Amino acid sequence: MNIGNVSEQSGLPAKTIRYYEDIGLVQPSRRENGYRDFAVQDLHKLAFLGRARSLGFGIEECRTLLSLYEDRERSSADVKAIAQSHLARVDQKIEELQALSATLRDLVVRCHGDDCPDCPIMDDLTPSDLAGTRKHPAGTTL
Amino acid sequence: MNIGNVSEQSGLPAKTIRYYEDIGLVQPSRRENGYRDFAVQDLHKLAFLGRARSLGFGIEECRTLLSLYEDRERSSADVKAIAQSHLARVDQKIEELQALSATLRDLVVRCHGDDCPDCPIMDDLTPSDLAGTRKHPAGTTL
DNA sequence: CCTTGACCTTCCAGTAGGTGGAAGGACTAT
DNA sequence: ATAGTCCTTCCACCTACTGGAAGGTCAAGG
Repeated sequence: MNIGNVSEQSGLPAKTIRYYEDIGLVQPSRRENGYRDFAVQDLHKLAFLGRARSLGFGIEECRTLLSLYEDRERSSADVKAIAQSHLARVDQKIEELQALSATLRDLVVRCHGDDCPDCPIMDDLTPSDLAGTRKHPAGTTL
Repeated sequence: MNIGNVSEQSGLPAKTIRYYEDIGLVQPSRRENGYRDFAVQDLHKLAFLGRARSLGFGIEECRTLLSLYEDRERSSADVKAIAQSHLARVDQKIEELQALSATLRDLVVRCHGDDCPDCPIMDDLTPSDLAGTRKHPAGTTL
């Protein structure tokens, strides 16, 4: 199977598929003309990778998941551990962004948004006293 | 003022300050020995940038904010517009991550996490029918 | 005067995960 | 023969830095 075909079937851009070969996630064989020749198993791997990436797993996690995917003796505990740690990272990121959102929302609400230069957003960004008491006490920012 | 001093006062690593000079966010003068010589205004700019970056504004947004910071004739509406569009992006990202979190949480909860290879997480990742009906209908993933 | 150590300089490379584009070979249809 | 599409490799670019090497500068101590 040619790369264009695999790209269409897996939903991954051909560029991405070549990149995945580059970093060793798939090893398609080559025809005499130099074209990559993908087996059905390669297609499955690539679709698997596409789904795993869409769930936000990193490339190295995908590599591990892929080896578990091909391991009939795997324990689901190994898979679950990876997913759990990924989930924890996602939730951590959500919390950070929510704190950010709250700060930004407050600033935006308080800003009149008119022709005057007075602006609470700018006031927040403006350094007031670099050596003394902080405007933003420790722990406010993430 | 030397870069080490500015780094300490602004809280930004010296590397980052040099980088900001590279991309034109600050233009410190040079001494005869080649050392950068930062004015107090440069220090203020850098502290401003540090705070803006900690609020998640991108470098190009920071560049615009910095020009507004130095513009006494600015209208707060311009500042607000930038903050609002940034806030919208943050909130968009939060929604994506929340959808992701929900999916992952569901998979993690349903996975026994034992020595058996049976695993709902793997089932989700495993491509079932590449040409036919999708396991994950359009719109499920972000 | 010399050395040590802290500080400064530039430049190159790498991070994550690709994406865009150029230059050129291969295949298919007319 | 040629046009058009597909394939190949390679190099550069994206964000926003960060690490490290090689080397110049400065202040203090012996």
